[in-house]
Amino acid sequence: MRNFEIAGIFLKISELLEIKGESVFKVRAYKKAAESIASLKVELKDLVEMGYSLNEIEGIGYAIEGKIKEILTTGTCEFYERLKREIPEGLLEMLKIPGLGAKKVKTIYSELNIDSIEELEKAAKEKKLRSLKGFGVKTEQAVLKGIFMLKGSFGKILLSTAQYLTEELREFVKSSNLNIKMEFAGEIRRRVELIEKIIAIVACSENDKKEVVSVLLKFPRISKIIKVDEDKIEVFLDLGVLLEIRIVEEKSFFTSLFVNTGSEKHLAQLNKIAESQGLQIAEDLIIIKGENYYPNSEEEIYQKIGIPYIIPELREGRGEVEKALENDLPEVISLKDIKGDLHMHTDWSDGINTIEEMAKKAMDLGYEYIAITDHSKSLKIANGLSVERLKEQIYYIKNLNEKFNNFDILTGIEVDILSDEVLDFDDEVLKDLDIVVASIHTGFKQDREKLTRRILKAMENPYVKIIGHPTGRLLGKREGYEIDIDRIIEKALETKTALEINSSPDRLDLTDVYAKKAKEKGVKIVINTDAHESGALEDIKNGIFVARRAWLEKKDVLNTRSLKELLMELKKA
DNA sequence: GCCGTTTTCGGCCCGACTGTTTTCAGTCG
Repeated sequence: MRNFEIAGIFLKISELLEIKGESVFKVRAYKKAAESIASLKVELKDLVEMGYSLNEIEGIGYAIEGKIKEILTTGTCEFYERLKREIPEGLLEMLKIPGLGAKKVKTIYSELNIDSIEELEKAAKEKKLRSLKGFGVKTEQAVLKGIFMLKGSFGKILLSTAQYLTEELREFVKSSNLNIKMEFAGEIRRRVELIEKIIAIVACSENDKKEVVSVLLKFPRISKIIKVDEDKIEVFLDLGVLLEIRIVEEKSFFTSLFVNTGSEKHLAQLNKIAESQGLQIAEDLIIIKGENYYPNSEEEIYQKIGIPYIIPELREGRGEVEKALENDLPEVISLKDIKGDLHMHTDWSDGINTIEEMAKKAMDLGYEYIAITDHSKSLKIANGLSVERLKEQIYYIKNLNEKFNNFDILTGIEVDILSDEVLDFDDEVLKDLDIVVASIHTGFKQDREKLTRRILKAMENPYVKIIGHPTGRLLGKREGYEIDIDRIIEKALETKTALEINSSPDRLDLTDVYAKKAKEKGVKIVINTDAHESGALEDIKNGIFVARRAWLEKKDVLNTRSLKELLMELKKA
């Protein structure tokens, strides 16, 4: 069992204990253990095998170490199983609804005997929740809204999780010595933010098909088989997503890859052009003027259709076909273009690693610079920096910089945009920093006008260079706050403030659609990770995916510049 | 349940906001 799965069990234990009404400290201890395990760089399995004591790990004591060992040998632990028997698991689903915490979920369960989202939705529609003590009309509406959001992401997983599964499937294929060619198509190849179905295209000889199917069905992640025949496997995986494997002959590989990658709209547009050229494109066969045609690459297919090759991330039917016809496709940004990261946290606030460790990791990634942007003073839970500590940090970083050649650490802050439109630090403090990222962390529920005004006001500040995670969404967990993105884009342009694409896997904020809009208006973008530990600096790839889907080119993104150019192009105070 | 001692038990990030109340519990970051 992998760390993230073990962490998942401890997180569930902490939630079950919370619903049960256990001590908040015990609840917190399990949650902390889960977080600690999730951020480990080494697999617990290996540590145990090598005989290391797990007590060394922060947040793991005698009791939890025992449970980890039990989980590693049996796949679960008795304590967890007992809790699950005691408390229906449906209650954990209900916890995901914003506004419902452990206490309210418990009330719903004990008063109305409701233990599933479906029953809860029914009760809310029948206006039964508002009569419960501590509930009212607004809570009832919030529940319905939350369920609506949950349903939108039901059966979908984060792109990063889906990619993890594809890696596992690749490893499985490799270890099974299957002689096949495999590539992933569909949403995952287009880098869609939430994945409903993982599609794999597998090519093998006609004779091997039977054997290939029987081996693939042994992939340990399969939790339910939906449909199997010689050409297609459809299964449900244990992390909550569909996997479809299409098995084709070698010669049909690229046709199948092509047909299964583009969105419906993209393919429909291409088909229309193809037909006019005398091409018929079917599931795994292309016919040109009555003759079968088997391409050796996708590029060849586009060539036959008569337009330039379109990369998977653009195949959404958002105007890319028209641009291709005009030979005016964007030359989208790629990972190697990034020269630095301008939003990250350290152990000075709520990050795990030291400034030096973050810098070292950044150098390993080949960066030329980073900005340290810990939280500002009001964010107490994140150990936000006081003015004094910030000054101390600035002094510390300036000294540290003298040790480096060809690498710079910029001083900075992620300053809170407080509920009353005021920034958490005065200009007197901000003026001494290289990078000021302004973000909203509180008062999400204010109305659209108020939230928009908070961001607009922040952009008017001469020292604010970047707006961090502009919509505040958490994929599958929380809708973004209500903002008028058009006015924000307009103001960003006017004040020369950059908008962030936050690469954290569950944020991806700005979204591809908004980032494209911003680019079209000429607003500059920065792609940051918001890393809270050094390993998370690698999340930058997620932001690059978003940027590519948003048609961003190198020139649209400021942290592709050298430090000198970056400082020149960033808004000047 | 973890941690760190003042070594065996007491403390454990904290404050704002919201929707309920009619003075505050619950949720959230």
